[in-house]
Amino acid sequence: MYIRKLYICIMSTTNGMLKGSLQTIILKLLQENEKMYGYEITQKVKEITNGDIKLTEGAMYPSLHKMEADGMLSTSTELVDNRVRKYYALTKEGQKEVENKLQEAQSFIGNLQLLLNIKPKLS
Amino acid sequence: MYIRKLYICIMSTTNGMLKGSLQTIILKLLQENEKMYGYEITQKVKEITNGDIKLTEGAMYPSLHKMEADGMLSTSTELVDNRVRKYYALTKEGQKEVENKLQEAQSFIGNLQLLLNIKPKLS
DNA sequence: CTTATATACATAGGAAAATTATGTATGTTG
DNA sequence: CAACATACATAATTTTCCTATGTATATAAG
Repeated sequence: MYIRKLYICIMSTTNGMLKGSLQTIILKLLQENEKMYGYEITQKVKEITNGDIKLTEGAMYPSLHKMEADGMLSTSTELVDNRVRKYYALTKEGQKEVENKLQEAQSFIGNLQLLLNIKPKLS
Repeated sequence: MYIRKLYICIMSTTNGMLKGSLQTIILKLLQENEKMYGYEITQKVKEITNGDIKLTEGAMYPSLHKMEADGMLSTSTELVDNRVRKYYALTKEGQKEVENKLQEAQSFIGNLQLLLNIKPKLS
């Protein structure tokens, strides 16, 4: 008996939580880039954060699917180098949602900075 | 049959997610205040954030219990006005944890600001 | 030719964190 | 005595994410 192929999967597992901001991050990238596909998003996030944040596929793809189901994203597929790419783009509803999410995120960050004393309280 | 007391509970439910930073917030307050009790913490958070963030008890108490079980907090009870107060204070392990959590939070906020373009990228 | 790595998608199972919704009880104010 | 603030607690559920898989092609290294 032969073992023709032995797949060994070693995950880097350096992940440190997205804290509820995954949707906001994806939506913001799509606001700036018109259309993106999943793998591209993971690379962009890695690039911008200097490798600090690695989107796991298990987190990102379900999130994309959900936002599509919720009417915030639309999709189109292309075949590149014999590989399928699924592009995501903001719908009109999605464009409104980005603004809401961004405001919410800013408010949250501001409050967090106050609470953690990272930024000095004015008072 | 009498109904002696009818309790109607109306929650404000204006809550907008703590996004995984509840522990950090509590630990930071305890770093600054030596010892605090649950209700006091909710009031302090409300005060600092101008009412933006309201800690729900259902989130806070289990969080306090967990951190105590994990050895980060110690407790002592006092009786004030016939009401029990349960004070929480940082253990030595807790004091170390605050620093870790604060650094983690700063890194997270920084990355989020980069990704959401709230703070301009230097590059 | 075979292995490793990068590209590219997807889903199932489970853990963690927070919300919602309760429950108990006392003190104060109108 | 009703309403509100003070003060604790927990059960049930939902959301969100991570871990661990699975499939498949292209390319570079050995």
